[in-house]
Amino acid sequence: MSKRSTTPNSNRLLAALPSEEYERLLPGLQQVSFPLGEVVYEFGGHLDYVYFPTTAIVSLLYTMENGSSAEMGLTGNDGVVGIALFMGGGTMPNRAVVQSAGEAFRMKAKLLQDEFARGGKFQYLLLRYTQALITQISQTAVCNRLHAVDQQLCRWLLLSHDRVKADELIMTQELIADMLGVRREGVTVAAGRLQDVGAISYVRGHIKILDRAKLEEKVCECYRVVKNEFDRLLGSDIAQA
Amino acid sequence: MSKRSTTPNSNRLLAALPSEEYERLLPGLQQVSFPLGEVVYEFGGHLDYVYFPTTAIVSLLYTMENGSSAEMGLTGNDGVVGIALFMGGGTMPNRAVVQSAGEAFRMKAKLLQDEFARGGKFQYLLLRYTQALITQISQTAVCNRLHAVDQQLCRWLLLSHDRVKADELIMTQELIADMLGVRREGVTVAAGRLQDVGAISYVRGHIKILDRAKLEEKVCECYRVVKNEFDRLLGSDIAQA
DNA sequence: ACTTCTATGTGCGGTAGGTAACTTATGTGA
DNA sequence: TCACATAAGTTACCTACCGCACATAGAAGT
Repeated sequence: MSKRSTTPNSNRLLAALPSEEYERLLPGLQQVSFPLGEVVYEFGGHLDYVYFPTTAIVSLLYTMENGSSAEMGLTGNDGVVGIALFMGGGTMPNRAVVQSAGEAFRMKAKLLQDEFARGGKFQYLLLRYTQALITQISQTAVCNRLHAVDQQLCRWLLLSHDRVKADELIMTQELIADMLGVRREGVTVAAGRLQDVGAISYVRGHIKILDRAKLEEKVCECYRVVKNEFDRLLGSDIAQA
Repeated sequence: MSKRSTTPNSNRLLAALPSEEYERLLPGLQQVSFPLGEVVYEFGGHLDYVYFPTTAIVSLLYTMENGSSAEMGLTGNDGVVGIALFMGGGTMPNRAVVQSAGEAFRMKAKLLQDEFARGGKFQYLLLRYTQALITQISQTAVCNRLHAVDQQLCRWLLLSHDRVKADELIMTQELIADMLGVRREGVTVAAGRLQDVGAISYVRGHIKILDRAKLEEKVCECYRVVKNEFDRLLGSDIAQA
């Protein structure tokens, strides 16, 4: 996992900033490498920085007292990790874990908060992203209640695929099970079915998306609701608003 | 359901405003009565007002294409309905339905946005509430995945009880089933068990909380996580921050 | 009182997913 | 190349919840 160099504008929030704000923030951004499994913050843990992923993907998940866990949302180069720093709470009652190794840019909490308080485009973008994240979490809630594991696996694969350039995900079934909040065996059979129809292939922690269309065909409506909301809130039009 | 008069400071967000801001907003607030079942906003629907409940409770829920539905969160006098208006998206991909009849104060979207843009205590409170709501939705997501209906019913009863003065909830099992995203029969048996141990009693849409301690004993950790986060973010200390 | 809703109770087969115990592959490093 | 760890596959059984059908019981109007 070599430290490939990325630029801050690989993150869509930073890229959408007017040049004046972008230039002002640039000196306050440092690139960091996130290895797989790194914990960005713990349950209730203090944060010194917010992180704008470029190639990394970070999962937000909750771990129960008995050790079982489930994901509520995930952030890639379309967002920011550490919303509690500008929402005012400082900490969140969940964990953020790197789900796909890669790069991110970090910004000191103080700088973030000062810039947020200016009320400019930066604040606008951060709040819109937060609303999109709320939709993602909400849809996870209803999907968890009403849909089958097969569909949720499709949703999860598509959400991850959207946030990774490549068609290959480095991810074991064990980890996916933790994200979806099901047993590893449940993932094995669901993934087996997807492999049988040629949608994906996988070996020992390497999942290849072979036929995205097949996944989109099988996935529940939840995926599209979230996708539409992200496009609406953070699509190409965010530049002019 | 007679229109009982309440004052804006029965809503905890409004009550926490410094007197200067409170006085400034007061002329822009009108009391409205919410009957049970009233739809505050529809999926993707435009909002002219935000609503600060005083005695009403509003559920946020999503309805699937096939008609099944599930709740992601609920708002009482501790919050505000219509966060999309200050988060920037304007609309949300869910519905808001009155779950318990009562009063609320509404504020024009424009006034809300202008006041929010000032960046004062009002903005501070709205963002903190939004973060608490995110926790509520997140915990609903993991609870839906990992816990049994019995526990979720306890959680739901406690969350509602916290937001209503009385020990009686006007609520049929059918409606509770829609909220929890389960069958009505599932609620019947779960509620029956709670009645057997003397925690609640109910007849035809009238649920009495007889022994709150029993509910708290049976409920999963999710309830307390949400409660702690609301207390932390919106507790008595919000006055001095 | 009688009908007619609406809310609740109950039983039964079906099924998705949980629990558990075990096997089979595919790395990886001594 | 052999040992060992990790990833994935398999099987058998169990339980919670669903879907459906139907029974009962308050409430509300005539």
